Amino acid sequence: MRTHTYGELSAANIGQQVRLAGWVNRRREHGEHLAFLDIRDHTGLTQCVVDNSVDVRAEFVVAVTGTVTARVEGTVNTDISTGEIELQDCTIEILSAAEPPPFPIDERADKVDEMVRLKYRYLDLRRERMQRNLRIRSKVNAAIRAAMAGQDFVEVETPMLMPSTPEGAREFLVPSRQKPGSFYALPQSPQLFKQLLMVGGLDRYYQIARCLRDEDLRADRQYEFMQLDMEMSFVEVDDVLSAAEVGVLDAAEAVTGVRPNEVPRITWHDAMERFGTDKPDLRFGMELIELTGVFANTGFKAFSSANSIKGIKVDGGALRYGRNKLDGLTDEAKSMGAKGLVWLKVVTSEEENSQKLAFQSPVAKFLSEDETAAIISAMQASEGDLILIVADEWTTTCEVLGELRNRIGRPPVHDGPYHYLWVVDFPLFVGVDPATGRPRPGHHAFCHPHPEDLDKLESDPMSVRAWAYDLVLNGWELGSGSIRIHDPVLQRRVFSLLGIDDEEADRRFGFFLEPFKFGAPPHGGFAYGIDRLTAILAGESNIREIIAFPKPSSGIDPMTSSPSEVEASQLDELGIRVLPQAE
RNA sequence: GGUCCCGUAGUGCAGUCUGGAGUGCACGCCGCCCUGUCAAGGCGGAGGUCGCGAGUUCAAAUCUCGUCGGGACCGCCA
Repeated sequence: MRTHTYGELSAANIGQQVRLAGWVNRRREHGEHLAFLDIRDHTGLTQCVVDNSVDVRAEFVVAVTGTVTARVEGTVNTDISTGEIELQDCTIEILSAAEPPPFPIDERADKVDEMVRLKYRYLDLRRERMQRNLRIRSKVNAAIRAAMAGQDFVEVETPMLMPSTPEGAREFLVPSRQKPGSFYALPQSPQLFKQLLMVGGLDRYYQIARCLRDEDLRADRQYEFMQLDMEMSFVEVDDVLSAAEVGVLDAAEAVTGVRPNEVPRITWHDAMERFGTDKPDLRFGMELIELTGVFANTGFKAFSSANSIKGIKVDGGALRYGRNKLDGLTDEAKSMGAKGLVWLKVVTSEEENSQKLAFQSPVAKFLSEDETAAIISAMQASEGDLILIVADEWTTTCEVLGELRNRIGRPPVHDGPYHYLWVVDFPLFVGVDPATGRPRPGHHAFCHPHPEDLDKLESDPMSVRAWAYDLVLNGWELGSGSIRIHDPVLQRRVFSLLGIDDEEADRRFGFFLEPFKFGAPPHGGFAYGIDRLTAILAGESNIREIIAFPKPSSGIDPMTSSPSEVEASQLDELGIRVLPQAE
């Protein structure tokens, strides 16, 4: 049907008779016997010179037979790769007529209401941006597959229909026809199956797996998303991180042409101390500075009662942050659980002939001269800086300042440079279940405690680290994983801490635990979100832009109108009755 | 469930604060003109439930209340 694509033609083809096929991009009329047609395919576009009687307009699908000709002097277009040539003596064959599209098929559609783009996604996909994004995605997938296969990982598909496990994310349920009243669940992840593959002796498993979670949608979350899911036997943490890194870095190199440096590692505790979050964005500084010692003997009540005091410094922020903005930050801090937010503007002292720095702040009068000097020294502050201090429980202090740091300093996620980061040694338990009074697992109940902390499991469970780790890119969590418990005795100890006795464990996790009685290898794994990785590599801040057919945050697809009602007979067959909607 | 922002021709916008007739602007569309453009150009034309509903007013795109839709974020996402 075609001898060439539109983007590949150049002066080297001059004189050749070619046949091309594609969409009419634009038509320029110049009188009765001359018109220019820019015709486009996914590779680019070429100008065709035709008689004005040719009856086509934008988005018609045509086949063109013509002769590649050098453009006459003065008409070369240096803006496009095919600008030196054009097709003369064209015969246009209409393959499909087209109505005018609802929005322009070019970069102007970037500004079109996203619902309109999604309703006509097949038109949106014709645009260079979307073509590029989907091809980047394909490269990412290919690079990851090659990286995994190259490390002797075995690609195995796991079921989409699996038992419901109420822990974790809300599941999509699928009613059973053969067993009315019973349901499958769509996988939140292949977690259970990949561990059973290890028991099954696969040694190294991977899958580009579709995962489904019925939680509210966000810029970085869809109901359906793709994970590179992997699991390895006879490994320790380093083995998993090294193996996982290869795919991520290969994908990055395939897209950007630059191989990222080795991924640095930071412990969860250090991440919280320095950045106030378990997914630090390393593209900017503004690290949390420890100030607790400065106020050991303070008379300022807000600080004397707190066991963790930290601050961040906004360079030159004193002028940019007026009372309104500071009140906004204070409200933000309070909404996150802080008792308050202390702000200090660094100014030159008002004392005559003094070069000393001082604070302009509602609380300045509560701070001693020594404390003022110590803060300025610790924060390395200079005139015009803004200092924000939170004094609270350690977790609150870190989290609040981490959020303020992001809010004030964080660039859009896709702005370079890329900073990959492993966060390791997550706590085994995070917080307490208010219903049971028991610790809650930080990752999941099958996560292996750090061996050095095993003796504290019962005596001080909240201080126990886990063999769990996250991969972070520019402040986005790309993925997480852990070494799993393969020893039933240790598993029972962890369950016991969670308040799960043998009977309950058997009831909730029986089909998953029984295999471990038959000889489970030590194993661990990891999974990372391919949508998020692709979005950042493609320079997009929303994963919808790198998904062919995404859903808006309502979950309602404007193109297909799903979800939709079904025939009563379908419900009958499944034994399902729909309740009337509550008013 | 919550906070903030948005909704005006097919598309993108101005107008909304400070109420006064939708001749509003650009692109697109239709017709005519035009032999070297490349977001071609010129002339003309069609195209509107100002998201929807109530209220205030002599008068509402504009003010008020409600509602629907969309976006970002919080909750949620082991």
